[in-house]
Amino acid sequence: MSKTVQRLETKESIDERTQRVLRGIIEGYITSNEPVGSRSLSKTLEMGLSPATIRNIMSDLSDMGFLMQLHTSAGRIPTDKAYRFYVDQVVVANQLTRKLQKRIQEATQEGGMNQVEDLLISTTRLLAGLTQFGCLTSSPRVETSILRRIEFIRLSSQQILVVLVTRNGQVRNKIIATTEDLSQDFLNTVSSFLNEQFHNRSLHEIRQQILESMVEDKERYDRLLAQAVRLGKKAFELEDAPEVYIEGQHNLIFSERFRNLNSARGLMDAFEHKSMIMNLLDSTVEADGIQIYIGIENELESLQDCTMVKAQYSDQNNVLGTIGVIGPTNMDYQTVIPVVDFTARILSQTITQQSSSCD
Amino acid sequence: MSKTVQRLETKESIDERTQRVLRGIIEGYITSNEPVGSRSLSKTLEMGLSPATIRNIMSDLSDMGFLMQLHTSAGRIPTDKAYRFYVDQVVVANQLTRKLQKRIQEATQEGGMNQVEDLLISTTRLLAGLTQFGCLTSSPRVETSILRRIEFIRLSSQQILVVLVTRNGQVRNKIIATTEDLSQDFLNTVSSFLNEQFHNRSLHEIRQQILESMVEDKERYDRLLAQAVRLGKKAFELEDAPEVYIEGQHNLIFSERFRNLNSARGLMDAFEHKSMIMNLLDSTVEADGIQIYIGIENELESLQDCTMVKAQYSDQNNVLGTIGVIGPTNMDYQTVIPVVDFTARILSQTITQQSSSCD
DNA sequence: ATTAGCACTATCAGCTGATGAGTGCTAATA
DNA sequence: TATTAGCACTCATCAGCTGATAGTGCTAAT
Repeated sequence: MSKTVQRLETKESIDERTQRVLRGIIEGYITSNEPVGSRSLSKTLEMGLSPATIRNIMSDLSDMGFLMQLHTSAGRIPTDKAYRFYVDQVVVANQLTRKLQKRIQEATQEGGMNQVEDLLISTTRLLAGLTQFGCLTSSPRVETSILRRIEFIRLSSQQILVVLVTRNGQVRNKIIATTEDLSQDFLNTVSSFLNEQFHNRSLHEIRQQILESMVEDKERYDRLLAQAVRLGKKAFELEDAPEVYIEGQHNLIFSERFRNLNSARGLMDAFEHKSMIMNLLDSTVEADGIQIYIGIENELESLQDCTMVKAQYSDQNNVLGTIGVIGPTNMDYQTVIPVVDFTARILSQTITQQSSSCD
Repeated sequence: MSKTVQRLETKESIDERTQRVLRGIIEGYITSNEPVGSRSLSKTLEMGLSPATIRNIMSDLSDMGFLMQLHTSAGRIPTDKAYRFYVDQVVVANQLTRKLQKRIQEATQEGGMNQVEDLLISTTRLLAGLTQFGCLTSSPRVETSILRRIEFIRLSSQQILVVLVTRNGQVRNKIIATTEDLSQDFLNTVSSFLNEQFHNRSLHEIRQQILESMVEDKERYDRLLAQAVRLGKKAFELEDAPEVYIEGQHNLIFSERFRNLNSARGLMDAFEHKSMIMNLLDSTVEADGIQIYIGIENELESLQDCTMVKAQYSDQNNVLGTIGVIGPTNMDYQTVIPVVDFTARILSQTITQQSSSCD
């Protein structure tokens, strides 16, 4: 658990030819998933370099920490540092094929998606399918969502259903218990009071304000107001349920690219604890754009054989959540990165449309 | 896909001593997960039989189809037929330890469970934890649930939120689109009309009746009624979302008892298709009590190396759904069966309490 | 600076024989 | 007649050996 490692740096300047060799090794390993040796590389590179020369360069790269061998007399494989170099220097804004773009767009615009949750689930599944990796998505934090509507429905003399709709279309239900028997008429009055009072405020704000109201001199309130505040308090005491959608776990487990099942097991265990995953997704360092954590750059130990590629999605005002994939460090960055990026953009776009379609 | 196999029969009458040997082999294999040979069995059985005698008996049992060998010169392992015999003849209503009983009861009675879904999820998780197998639960079919309350909430000029509460405490939300702008007052009238009309009827019935109303002479309706029927139709057109909760998948994958990863892979694939699982759970042959499908008794091919133990849960009137575990055929039936049984009972009990607590 | 050549090394597949657990059969036994 | 001891046999597994292969590092020649 070294919190110091945040991002591998590449200070050394490497000359052009060496870079091309390194790149060749990385891409070779990405496509074949086999250690690459000097002879085969000499052929594929087509730079007119003999295997011996390649070996010398490889030796240098090993010294610099870009390559390693699983054992002597095996080919070399890239280190995390090499992938970092690759991602930073080589993979620049590759364009997605039109075909893929269309596929993503269509999948997110399928009918019946008016509930944000459905949209998130299907997007997560889509990304898992496209990349063949595990895919995680964190749902918008209810905390920071904007209230669009709150309603109380009397179920019985002791039970009231609270329905809470946020601006971006999330609907939360909660059944709360009451000691007093409250009529539906009364509840309607309370609802409309709260709606008027708190329309377009974030749930966080609202909760704060309610708490403040309660410490104020209670005598100033009439019975209605007091009840309203009391009900409101209960209603907004939402469990901070960290919703995370996970799809494609089996991709991780049965992936050929994971040499050791142990790390897969660790991942599965991690997936059981959704709050852990939540932290993973939402601990965001840089503001926007795509974020990539390669191998040991991941804080979570069981992730240190993996690469996580994630991007935030948002509506017109705020960042709402994160969507990301987890795969082997030798994933095909050239396509995975733009796929995640594009998916997040489309997701943002769709949600923005939805939340602006209200009055 | 032989739909003929429903349940393995044991017509032959086996004499007492042979039964004891068979039982010894089954239990030996269950505890050790190793083929059991004549010599070790001779010791553990303590019946004063020599290995040679045991071998003769084993040979007979093999002929009868109760035992098989993975290869010559390995011990014998029970066939599905043997487990069927074991479950039918030997495992009779074993009592759960008080300790386990308490643990199950406590887990289902944890606070904050007023929503049925939470209860189901936590029960599923509990059972997966207790048995260390995969656990599946189907949620009550909305189809057959009894309507407790329906409410419309105006979100915008084109969007209305439908909130639907069933008698057993399930809450469903659905956002429907409208062409006309309907006021909240109007929606309230519609709600109360529908509530009055359809209180305590099953959603299925209601839908039927609404459809009938629509084909009747429309002239007889005033505008309100027509709107009400139209909204009602949309509201009750719930996607037949088969909710299934799955927990403990990783138990299956990493289980030592699964010799071949392939079957685990098949299972994972099956789990991806929730509707498949739904059928699996709800295709019920016998009325009540616990049901056990051993190996090839399972229709689903990828399940044919597994045993599924499932039981239905219900409220005071109707069967609501099924809860079950999937594990290796050589699971410890003596404890798994009563655990599933007891859990289903407790689940029924808890839900019954909840749904009877309304007016 | 590059490369050809050579010695070295680790892995892998295939073969070997030894070991051990377990069986089936038969003849002796109670 | 049912049981058992004894024996030959089978098969899976394992350690040890083999040669082939694919890779490296180093050095000397170009």
